[in-house]
Amino acid sequence: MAKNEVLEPFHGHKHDHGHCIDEALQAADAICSAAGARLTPLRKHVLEMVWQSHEPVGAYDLLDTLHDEGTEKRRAAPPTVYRALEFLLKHGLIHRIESLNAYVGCGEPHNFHGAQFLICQDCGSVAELDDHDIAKTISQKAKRQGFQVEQQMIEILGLCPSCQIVDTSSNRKVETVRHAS
Amino acid sequence: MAKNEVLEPFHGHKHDHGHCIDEALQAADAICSAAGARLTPLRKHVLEMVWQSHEPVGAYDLLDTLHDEGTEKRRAAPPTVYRALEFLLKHGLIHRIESLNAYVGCGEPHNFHGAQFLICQDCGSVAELDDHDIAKTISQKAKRQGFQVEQQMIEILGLCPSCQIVDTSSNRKVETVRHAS
DNA sequence: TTTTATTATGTTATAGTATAACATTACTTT
DNA sequence: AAAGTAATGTTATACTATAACATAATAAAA
Repeated sequence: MAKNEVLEPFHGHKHDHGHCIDEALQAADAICSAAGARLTPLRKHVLEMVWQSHEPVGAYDLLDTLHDEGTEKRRAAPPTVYRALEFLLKHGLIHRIESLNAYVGCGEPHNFHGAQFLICQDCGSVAELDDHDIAKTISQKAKRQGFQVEQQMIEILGLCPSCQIVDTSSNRKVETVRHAS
Repeated sequence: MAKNEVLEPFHGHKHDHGHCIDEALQAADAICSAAGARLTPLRKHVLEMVWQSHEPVGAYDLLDTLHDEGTEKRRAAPPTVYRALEFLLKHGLIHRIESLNAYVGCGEPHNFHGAQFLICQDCGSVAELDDHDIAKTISQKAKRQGFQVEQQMIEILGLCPSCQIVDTSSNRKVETVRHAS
């Protein structure tokens, strides 16, 4: 597979991932600029690293990558990357996948939104769904309980189209506990 | 407040929490018995500890509680409690709240279900919603993307009815990063 | 433009969450 | 009673995240 071409999540064909990255970085510039926030070289670099694929990436993986690049004199410490992630989260440029302790680029950074994530247990890819119906259904049901919604966290585990075809199990990147029934 | 009386989640009035516990333990007996699984004293004890309230509880809190009870000669080690939690999860007797790294008793252990959780950022209580419409909406939308759903993880942050009334913020047990917009 | 304030990053240490690996004990089945 | 299986004990360690304080870089005020 050529550089900058990875499987587009859940569509089973290649796409120019370089375009995803470029678009994300460009959007980030615009958003931060508009917000008067400083997208420093470090923060931009972390965003770029997160966007290397559509798979969520852990904070310590990012730290390792930083280190492997070797341009730094010393190994960066965890707060370096966690602070950058915090900034990117605050400005909606990335999402945190709670069930994986990992981070993924936001595909719709321009709109504030409660996203939903489709996580493939086999290949680890994550597709972001920005489905208003889901968000609305949940808000309505919650309100019916007298609950005032501030944030929704929706992570759906299963198999992406590509992996459904191949899967005869046992290649799983994401394991979960199952009910007996 | 009398023993065994806590706020029923999101209904703003007291309830006999002892009844919740009894019911949960009884259900657990029935379910494990039917499944041929051994609800050992340790596992039952951990389940009981989880059910002490409707707030999710961390594994190390359980460990501390075990220790405080002092009946043990030595301090139990993490695997003791994690293994019990794993068993209880597998049999659907508790849920793990991913966004809190914590565990809460399952209110509907008899049916396999994809539950939704309403988490109060102020008091920390969690209400379990077993809403079929939500689950169905999500499944449908996912299927439309060609995604085969195996498990749903839905955690809604906000304010429960009681805390909406009182809340002028800053009492938060559960903090989250917010968008700027 | 120098000073001052603010924000970002570096650095060290530690807290919090979870599991691997192997030993021992208890239970079940034969 | 013996053998096999399942559960728990035990030690060590991996993984994830933040606190606290020092330094550097940028922005704002004088």
